[in-house]
Amino acid sequence: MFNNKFGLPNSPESGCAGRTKFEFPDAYFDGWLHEGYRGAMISGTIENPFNQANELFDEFACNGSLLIPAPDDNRESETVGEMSEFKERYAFKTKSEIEILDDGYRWRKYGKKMVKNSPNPRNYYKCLIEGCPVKKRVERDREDPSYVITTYEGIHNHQSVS
DNA sequence: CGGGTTTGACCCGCGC
DNA sequence: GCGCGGGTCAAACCCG
Repeated sequence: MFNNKFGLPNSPESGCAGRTKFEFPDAYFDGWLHEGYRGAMISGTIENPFNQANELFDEFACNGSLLIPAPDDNRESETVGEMSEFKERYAFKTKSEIEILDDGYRWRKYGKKMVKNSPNPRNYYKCLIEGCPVKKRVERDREDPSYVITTYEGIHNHQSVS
């Protein structure tokens, strides 16, 4: 049953054999999960420029959905060197009993907060690799606690190693 | 002893 | 100015 590294039911029984196309640049948008999100079920070929996201898609696609922030275009930019870039930020909603999903990276937990209007806490993690800017936060879906919402921010500057 | 977690304090932006 | 919500820090703590 739980036979992939995320501890999730694997395909093809769960129906993720087919793949659909997803335009990853949509996931550039800022904003968090609370409101204005639309969910896009993942099934299909993933085409995006980020290896990191590719890996995650491949794994999460079996039993979850990608949450894309509403395109209200309130983008937040971040200055990196002399370049100003949009932060990469995307979220996965995954049906899972456990919250610590092995996504191939090592993380250090650095915070925990109760979120308003939700009985569930939100946990904050940072990538352990030195100099890697990636963070993620994990919380349970307040509407359906059988789902775990994982939000990633940033692009790993190294290979996935666990 | 070392590295990761816990947990309350701190910070910051924003609306009133 | 103040309180609130969200995000982060960091010292204490835990555990192999």
